[in-house]
Amino acid sequence: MALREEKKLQTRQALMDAALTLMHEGAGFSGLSLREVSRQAGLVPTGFYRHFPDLDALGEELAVEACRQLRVVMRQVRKKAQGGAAITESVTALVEFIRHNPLYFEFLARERAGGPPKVRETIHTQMRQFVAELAEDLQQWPIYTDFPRDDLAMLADLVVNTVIHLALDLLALPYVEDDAEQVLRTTKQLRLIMLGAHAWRPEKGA
Amino acid sequence: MALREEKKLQTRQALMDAALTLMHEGAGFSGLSLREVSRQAGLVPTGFYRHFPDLDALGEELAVEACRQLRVVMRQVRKKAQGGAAITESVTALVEFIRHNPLYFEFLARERAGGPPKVRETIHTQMRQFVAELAEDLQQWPIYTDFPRDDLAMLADLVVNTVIHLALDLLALPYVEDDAEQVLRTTKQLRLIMLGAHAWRPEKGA
DNA sequence: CTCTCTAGTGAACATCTGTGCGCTAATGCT
DNA sequence: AGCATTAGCGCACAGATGTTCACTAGAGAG
Repeated sequence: MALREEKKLQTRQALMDAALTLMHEGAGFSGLSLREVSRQAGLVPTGFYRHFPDLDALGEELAVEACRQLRVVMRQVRKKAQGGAAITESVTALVEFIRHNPLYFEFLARERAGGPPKVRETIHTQMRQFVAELAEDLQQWPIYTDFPRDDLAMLADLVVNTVIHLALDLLALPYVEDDAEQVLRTTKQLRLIMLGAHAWRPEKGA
Repeated sequence: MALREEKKLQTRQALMDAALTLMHEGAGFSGLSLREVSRQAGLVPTGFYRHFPDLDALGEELAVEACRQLRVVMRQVRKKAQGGAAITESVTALVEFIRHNPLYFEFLARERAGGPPKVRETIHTQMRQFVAELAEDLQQWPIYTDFPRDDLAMLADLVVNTVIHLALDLLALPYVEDDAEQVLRTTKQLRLIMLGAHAWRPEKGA
């Protein structure tokens, strides 16, 4: 019961890759068709049903996988940021990662707002969780220990959103163009945010 | 030659409204079909071609119209913000406007990242222009007169992005739910950004 | 009033879509 | 070795889609 299941997982992955590829060079997920995806994966249309009951099911699976990947990046970036300031290094690590696995990130960036409701919901809840994790992480820092939990969440949300904006810009570029401008902009923005956080007086915020 | 043209513009608008309505309660723009849109507009499929050569042409038109509306909001908000701090008032004005014309904003928010390339491009360039305008506006303020132009653009980009994030969240909510949390979050974020801008040392940013 | 123009109609087409049903062949279990 | 399971195939069908073509009716211009 190993060869069998492995083969199945393999074509399942082929279907997901096919969907990502087609999405990349065309309209978003809503523009896909079951037949098109199956064809691209080298599979007959009816074979699709052996793996997903629906195209939307494929979409959800893509969403959770994309979030899983993003979680990996965040962990990696956070580990880098543990040392101290190192905003620049964190950002470049993120850029590196995005550049090497662009398809899942493109899915995330595009379908977060544009996709089917179920996909949007999945991504949304995952994002909130990421924000919560980052907030908890920030609380460990000596500077933020006296921040109220709400304000930490607010700060984390701002950071995550800024970073996602960078990701979106990078993916919009024709892939080899000049990153430097966008990266520098985001780095500055994060630095400015940290300055703001430093000057923040919690009691005045509420 | 007045009644004629007016009627034409009227059904043209009907087509655009039909597209927005269908997008709202379904997949994004890519999920639309020419027949579906025409039907919703009370028009026979072939009649569509009297107004647009293509569905994508409709999409582009929607994009420019949505940007036009956004420009109206920005002007209004900026006028409110002219007086002084008043971040809260600016944000509530924006929320008010979004709540009253949700469809075009939903289009903007969803298709900015997920739409067809041409639509994305249109929105993207418009956004850059908005950011440039806001940057120029900020330069008039006494606090920012000594900011380098690049840093002003960076700051404006951060503000616009934060506000768009709010818009996206508001549109994702089931329309009557509690705004307050999101609005408060954004208000705080903008305030924090302003604190950061206050503490910003341009020469250190580069 | 007459002539022209055109927004909207209706039928027709080739093509694509999602999905159901029966089959085959190879894997996994006993 | 023999039987059960199932990933993938092929066919079929009804429905939807984009686009064409000839048409009608009503507005605008002379």
